[in-house]
Amino acid sequence: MNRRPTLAVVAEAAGVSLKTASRVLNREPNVADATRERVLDAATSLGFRRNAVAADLARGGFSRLVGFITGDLANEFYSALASGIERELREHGLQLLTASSDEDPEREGSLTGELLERRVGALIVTPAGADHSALRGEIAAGLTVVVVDRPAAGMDVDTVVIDNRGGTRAAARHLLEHGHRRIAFVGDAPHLWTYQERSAEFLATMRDAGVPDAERWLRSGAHDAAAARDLVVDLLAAPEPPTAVLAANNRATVGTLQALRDAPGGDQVAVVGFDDFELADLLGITVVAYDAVEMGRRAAELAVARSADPDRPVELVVLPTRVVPRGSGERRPR
Amino acid sequence: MNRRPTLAVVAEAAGVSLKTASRVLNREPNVADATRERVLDAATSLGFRRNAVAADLARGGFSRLVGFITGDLANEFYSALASGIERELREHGLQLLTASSDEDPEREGSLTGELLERRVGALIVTPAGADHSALRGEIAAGLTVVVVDRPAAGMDVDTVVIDNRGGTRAAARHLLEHGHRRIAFVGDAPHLWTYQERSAEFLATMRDAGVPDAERWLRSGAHDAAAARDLVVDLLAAPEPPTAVLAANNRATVGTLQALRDAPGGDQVAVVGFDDFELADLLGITVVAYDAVEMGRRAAELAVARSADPDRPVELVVLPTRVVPRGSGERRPR
DNA sequence: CTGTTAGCGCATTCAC
DNA sequence: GTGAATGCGCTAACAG
Repeated sequence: MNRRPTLAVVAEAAGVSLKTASRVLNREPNVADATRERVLDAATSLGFRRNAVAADLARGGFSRLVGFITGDLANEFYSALASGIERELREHGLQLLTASSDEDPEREGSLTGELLERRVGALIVTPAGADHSALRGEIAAGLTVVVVDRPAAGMDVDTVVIDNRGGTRAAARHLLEHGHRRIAFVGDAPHLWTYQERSAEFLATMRDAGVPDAERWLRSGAHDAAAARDLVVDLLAAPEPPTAVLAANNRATVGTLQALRDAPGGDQVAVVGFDDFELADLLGITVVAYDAVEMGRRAAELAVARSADPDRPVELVVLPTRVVPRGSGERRPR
Repeated sequence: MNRRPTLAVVAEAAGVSLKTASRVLNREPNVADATRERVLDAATSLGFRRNAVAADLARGGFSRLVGFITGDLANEFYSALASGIERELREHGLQLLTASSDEDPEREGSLTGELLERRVGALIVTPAGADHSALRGEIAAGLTVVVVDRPAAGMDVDTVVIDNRGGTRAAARHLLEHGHRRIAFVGDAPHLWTYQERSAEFLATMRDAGVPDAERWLRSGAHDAAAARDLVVDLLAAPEPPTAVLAANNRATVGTLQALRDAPGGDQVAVVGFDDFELADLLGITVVAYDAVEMGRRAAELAVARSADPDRPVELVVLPTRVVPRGSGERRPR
């Protein structure tokens, strides 16, 4: 299969030593222009292509690859992350190796192993589980790890997250300022860090606003749109239905909108969604937005920086969020 | 940085030869259970991890990586492809190396080079340009290449596409059957193969239905939602505006919907979009749907099959499409 | 069942 | 400016 000419072959064709050919192809100085040209000619005419596998091995066994372990590449949030990571890595001549964990901690572990065998220079992870013992050992051994979206509990690593609390507070206040008191919070699985952050801040904001019993309208388990829809249907059927919904993520927003579409008077209910999405503008949905591509870019940046200087202080990057009013969050309660 | 124990160290710790240790860690037969256990113990206690870089080199210089060169990972269509590819590769113990070309042919060329240097076992590409001369040479040299979404003109390689003509015909007929004659077609850049296929079939279908001057409502250049919107705005302002729009891709659909939202009487215009999207259901948009994840999976499958048997006949996989009626395509002209 | 001998393709000393 | 020697970590024949 695909036997390519080696450096040695090129060197021989050019009538120079292996090392000289190597120098030319690595753009090293101290080569006569004439020799350089001869080597270059030989290389192109032979269709030479350096073998990065061998080069990396010779250089110390590390590849110029960076691994990214993510929940699900098909999810637009993760693919935005991947896109930002890839873009930044390329600036530094690094390549991106992706692997999907399907949010399964066990799978995350085995993928970590595979990427480590590939001798990635760094690992960027959106941690699925709470147990990071495997990673911890690798970090101690010198592996560069950067964590995105959710911090890895108890681990002292570079981290990139968004301002979940600030975003939630702003969203809740936005609804409060428009006169709402009975505000429902529809969130993801309770064990997720982002859920905990967002729900806690929601309750705190409500309490500060003088709405002490906000827990009554707090719901979790909206791991997909269908589940979210069911939650909202139930909320609306209750004796004291909410006049507004704060959907704590992308899928919760979709489910909420489905429920409101089908419910009588559903178009009277105010909605603010966490996470922006392409059609939010068209649908007139007010959201808490942030830049996922930038998140990925920053994570890659941190990975590069730490690889270059393992002793630099650990960084926590918190990206800002902002409320984008588009109509759905500005409806007043009747 | 991260100096790990080598096989030799493990072998010495276990009191066996390097080769025996290699056998154990590669799960080869012909090793006594006792020795096996000793080696395994040594490996785990030393935190050994095989070096895939070195292993691949020794095996012949090829890595167990498959490269995927795509337009833009942040685009949900491409990330769905990537997801399907990754899933299938993993079944075969292969890893996915992704690179975004931003639909730039030149960039596609340099990325191809980089991946080749990494000695990927196969390359999966959504071709950006029309010039595949670089790839052609590599294929002749034995590289496995699979092309997705658009065929590579004049190249005899495994290809996975959807039934663009069938989908377009079904969409056009759907509108015709609901009484429309003045149907606009809003498509992407004219140089794209998918545009050519879809627009040609659109015109043919219209002609077959006795609408000979369908070109009047044919538009191209909807490379993003904003451009598509402008096109539709113009169409609606014309003396004989269309009563229906066939949006030839995802972004064209979004732009069309934006234009219709803002136009008086826009809600009377029927719409069928090519490419399904998550909120199409909520918005009640009739679409031509197909399975992008499956597309990626099939592409990876072909890549694996050809790597195993370079002499197998070249395959063209055409995935089916289907019209999903959701309301917007069923409006009748006034 | 196990060990010995050679490389894989390249980069890195150090001489010349 | 240039080249010869040595090794990265592992696998692949062959012997024993």
